[in-house]
This record gives sequence, C-alpha cells and structure tokens, in this order.
Amino acid sequence: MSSELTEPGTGPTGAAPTLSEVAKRAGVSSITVSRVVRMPDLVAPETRARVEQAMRDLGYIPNLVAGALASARTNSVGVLVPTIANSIFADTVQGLSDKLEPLGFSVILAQSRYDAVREDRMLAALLSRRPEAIIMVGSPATEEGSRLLRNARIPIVETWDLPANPIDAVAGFDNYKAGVAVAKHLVAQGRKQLAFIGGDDPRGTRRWFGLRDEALASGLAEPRRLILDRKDSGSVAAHARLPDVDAVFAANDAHAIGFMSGLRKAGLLRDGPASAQPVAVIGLGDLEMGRLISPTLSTISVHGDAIGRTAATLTLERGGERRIDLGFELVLRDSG
Amino acid sequence: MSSELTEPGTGPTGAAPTLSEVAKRAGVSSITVSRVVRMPDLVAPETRARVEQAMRDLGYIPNLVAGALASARTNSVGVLVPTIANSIFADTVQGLSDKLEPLGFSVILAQSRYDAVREDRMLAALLSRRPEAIIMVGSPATEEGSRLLRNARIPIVETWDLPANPIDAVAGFDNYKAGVAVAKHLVAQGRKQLAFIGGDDPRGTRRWFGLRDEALASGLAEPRRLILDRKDSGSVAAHARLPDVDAVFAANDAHAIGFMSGLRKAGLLRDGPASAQPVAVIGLGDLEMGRLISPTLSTISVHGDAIGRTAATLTLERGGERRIDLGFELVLRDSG
DNA sequence: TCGCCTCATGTTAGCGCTAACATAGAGCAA
DNA sequence: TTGCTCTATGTTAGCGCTAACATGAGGCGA
Repeated sequence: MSSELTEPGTGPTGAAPTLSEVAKRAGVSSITVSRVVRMPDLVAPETRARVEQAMRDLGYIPNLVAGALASARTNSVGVLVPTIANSIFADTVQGLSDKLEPLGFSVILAQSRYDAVREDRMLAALLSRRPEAIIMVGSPATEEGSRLLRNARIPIVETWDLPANPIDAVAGFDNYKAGVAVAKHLVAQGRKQLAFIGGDDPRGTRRWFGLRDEALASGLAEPRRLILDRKDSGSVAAHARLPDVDAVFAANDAHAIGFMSGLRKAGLLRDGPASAQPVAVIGLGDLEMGRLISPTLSTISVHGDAIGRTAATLTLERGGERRIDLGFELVLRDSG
Repeated sequence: MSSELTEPGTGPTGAAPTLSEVAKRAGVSSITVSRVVRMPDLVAPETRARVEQAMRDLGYIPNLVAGALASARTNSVGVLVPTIANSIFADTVQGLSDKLEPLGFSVILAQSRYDAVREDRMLAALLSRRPEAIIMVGSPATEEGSRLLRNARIPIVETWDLPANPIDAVAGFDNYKAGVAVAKHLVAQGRKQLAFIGGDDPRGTRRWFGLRDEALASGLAEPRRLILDRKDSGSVAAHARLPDVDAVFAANDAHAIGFMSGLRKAGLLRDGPASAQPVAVIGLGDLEMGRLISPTLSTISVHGDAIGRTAATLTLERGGERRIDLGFELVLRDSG
C-alpha cells in the first residue's frame, strides 16, 4: 500500500510488495514483471535484469493466491489420509509430494481420522481451495463424499485399494488377494486355526474376507477376527483373547509386532525359523523394523511410496491407464 | 459461466457455480449469500433458507481462493518438515493439524529432505501462498531462509529445538541436555567408552555435543561419533565399526533398534536387564516399537504430537510466552 | 410528530494478478 | 516504398469474493 519505495536491504516497511510496485520501480508495466516471473524468455535480457533487481530490492514474493484467481490454476493438490502419524500412509504422502513439489505443486494435507463425517468435511474444505486434483487413501465413505468428488471435475485418485467403481483413477493393490495369499501360505504350512487382528476399516475388512474365504475353501475352521482399537496398535494383549489360534494375520506390521510381544510373554515365540513357531505371525506393510527384530517378521510388502508417486503421475496425466495395480509381495521371514 | 440455472440434482453443467449464480437463483444480492456462508446470524431465517436451498440446488462450493484474495486471510498455515515418511515428525504434523483443521485452517505441507537449497525453495513456495503462519522443524539452514521468514511478518514457529535466537516462537526441547542426560546415565551405569550414531543434522549434532561434553567432563575417553546415512536408518552394520564401545546413544529409535539387531548378530544382546547388557543402547523418540521388542528399548521420550499442538497454539495466539520448552524424559528399560 | 436506533439487505470498489488482445518498432523481401 | 513477420511491451478487463459504507423499513420514546 505504501507509495514510498523501500530502500534496498531495508526490509519491508508495511504490507508485502506487489507486482505493480516492482513494475513502478523497474519502470515497466506489471505484465512485464509477471512475465519475468513466469516466462522470462519473453522478456529482453536488459529489461529482465532491471526487473529482477527491483524484485530483489523490494523482497518481492509473488502472490499465488491472486495468480490462482486470475489464471484459474492453483498449482495445488489436495491429499486426504486417515492419519499421518505412525502410519505407512506417510510414505505415500512423501512419495507424491516428492513428485509434485518439483513441478511447483503444493500439497494441502487433511486427515479424516477414519471418521466419515470428518472425511466429508475435509473433502469440502479441500475442494473449496480449488486444488487441481485430489489424492485420497481409500474411497469416500459416504455417497455425499463421492458426489462432491465427482462434481469437482478434477482428477481424483483413490489409493491403497482397487475399488470396483472408482470415481476416476486408482493406484493400489488388491487387499482381498493379500488376505488370500496369506491364508494359502498358512494352510500350506499346516496351520489349522487362523485369526485376523486389526481395524475394521474398508481395506482391513477386505483383507479379512480374503483370509476367511480362502481358509474356509481349504477346509479349515472359520478364522477368528479380532477388531482392535486404533490406539492399541501394538496389541500385546490380543494374544490372550485368541486361545487355540496357531496363525495370525495382522492388518499391519505394528499390530504384528505387538502381537509377537504378547507371544513372547506367553513363551510362544522362538528365535528359530517359521516352522519352529507355535503361532505364525504375518504382518502387512514391510516396515524396516520387521527385518530388525527377532524373529524377523514375515509380511505382505506394499510399496507405499510407489503408490504415492503413481498417484501423483495419475493426477498429471489425463490419458492412459487410470487403474494401476501395484501389487504386493508375501515376504517370508522367521515369524510365520 | 452458463447463465442457465442448473436443475436440482442434475449436477453441474460446466464451470463451478459462483456466489452470484447462487444469489441470482435465490433472488438476493451476492453479499447476502456471502453472509449466509460466513455469518449466517446476520441473515433473516427465511432468506437464509432460500439461499441455502439455492446453494444445495447448484452444488455450490465456496471459492476460498477468491475469498482469501478479497479478505487478505487465507486460513492456511505452511508446515515444513525435513521428511514425513518413517519419522517422528509425522506425529508433530498430526498434532498441529488436529488442532488447526477444526478451526478452518488448512495445512500446506512441504518437505526439505534435509537439503538447505530445497528448504529455501520450499519456504519461498510456502510464502507465495500467503499462509497465516509457518511451522517448521528446526530453524532455517541459511541466512536467506531466515530473512524470508523475518520479512513475512507472520507468526513463525520453530520446533524440535530451542534455538538461541529464534525468529519468533519456539516449541521444542533442549537437544544438548538430552545428550547430557544420556551421558550422565551411562556414566552412572559404569560405562567407559560411549558412542553416538545418527545423522549430522543440527538437532542430532547438538545431542552429540551434549553427550561428548558430559562424557569428557566425567573423565571418560572422547566418545566416538558415527555419522550414518539417512537411508540405513536401522543400521545393523554400525556395530562392526564401533569396536570397544560399551554404550551407544542413537539419534532416534530406528537407529537404536537397528544397532541392537547388529548386536544380536554379534551375540552381544541379552534378554536380561540393562546391567546384563554388554553394550548399552539408548534411543530417542520413544516409538511404541521400543516397548514391544526384546530387550525393551531405553530411550529419550519426546512428545512429537504435543510439539505440534503447542506450535499450532503459538500460531493462533500472538501474545504470551513464545518459547515453550516441552522437555524430554529418559525412559529406562532393558537395553541400557 | 420527529429523530434516532436497529435490523436486513444492497452498492461500490478493489484485493493482486493474468488472459487476451493491442501496439510499436525493427528487419526484410520484392 | 509497401506490406508482412517477428519481437518486446503495453492496455484492458475481469477472476470470485469481501470490506466498508450505504439504504430503507420498521420500532419506539418523548
């Protein structure tokens, strides 16, 4: 606002300098300054130097809010995850942000905390910032959430799953098949009574169905399912509630390691190979930790960062395959 | 743009509906619609109902980009962390976002990847979105970064440390003292040759200085310092490079657990108490995992989420104490 | 009756920038 | 010279919203 020009190196006197203040100081029109910022090749070298000097003198920082309004491009993407702390979704956020930041996109991060109401609220909040795409873990929990995303007419990427009717693009893996793969392995190992421990979110539930269906198809008794509160992620106590069980598939590695800790207390954990374990334990996520503990943790390995990078790519390209199955891998170590 | 009104439930025909389209449909002026969105109490109930119906009919989503430009309030905060994956900073992001999201603030997330150049670039990128505050882990690595933040004239919160000359507010703990506390404990335990493993970022380095100074003051030999690459966070191999050492302080729990894994391979890990360990290991962060493994991990406990929540509070309140020391706690378990 | 307040709503201008369309001068072939 | 092209820069209008200031219709005390 100050019509006085700030002296070089003095720092700003009041409000942040604007394009036109830079323009005035450099003796050009504002559009020329705008071009120096965005398409420097269109400006003659001497003019450009003068403008750049003026920008430095004033400490000019472009106002992308105004730029976004004028150009209808915000250069931002909205990212919605259930939770970021202590979770493998952090890898996904890292992956997509590593891909998007160099291209000038900012990441607007929101957490749903596994709460459908909060999810819808966060989706609306994200959309009101007019991101150029939305990347979310899973799919909207409510019809309203779906509607919001469909109407937004921007790329939407659902991740960490392969929904049957995606809104737009998908980067994930088949959680049901992961459950099946674990059951097959445990059956082949001669296990008789399986159990699943973890949350009851959509993806965890699909893993459970895969495990159960395959166990039943193999003639085993109906597996047990223990739904754990999200707080006791390393659930030491879970073992006490699963007597007679000789194999456990945990919804994530943290649950698995917690369960193993319960087994250890009960004297049911060996330092030997899988065949020596009274109770087999398989995790999901392939945390580095799983390789470091003893016995080492068998797990379904999923590349969270690849999911993020793929999701980022899908927001940038409108054509091509919009449903990417990144798969998973059953990594067998000593726990089961 | 379409002057045709969209029929209820039909979904948008073209561009997103604007305030004035809603206003036209409800037979009021745009400012009245704006008031229904932001200050509904100022609008008569019948008018409000009509406007709300029109908003629903058109699927109106307010454009916060335009609102921000007009009101000079973006309702966003910029958050800069070294990395979000696999790190305790995720707790901090979760904590601050839990506090800010209900108040209508969005989190714009950026990662520096421990790279000073990238940090400056991300700071400039954040500032160009005109956030109402910046929360960062640590302090700017360069003079340029400091200058940018000082000139921004918004609340700045530096976290995870207690810088001597903060830009504005601080929410952290004394990393030097953490090193001292660990050294004191190890000396009391009769350890003779200490070592520090971890990164050489500013906070890790301060922990190292604390450990070293206290060890020397206690008459021990100069501790060893092993700078690990960020990639081998669980550094199994570190042990081989530290012969003769009988106590290790790891910059974080992941390093500590990795080191213990190396000790196990070398036959230097016991399931008994700290006094039975040939080599004591102390971590930092108090990951849940540390409680689950065997032997349980002794660690400096730091409340990452409390740092985040405190930082959020500091961005909202301009007055009051701007330097909050959240402390730490030496939690002694079986590893050292 | 007047003047003044309150409540509900409207008018105007402008936030800081960019798209789209001028304009002006230089270079140059015919 | 004319007329065309190319390069560098400028002018104008407007993105969708909100702050600040009207306006106008009642209510109400004296």
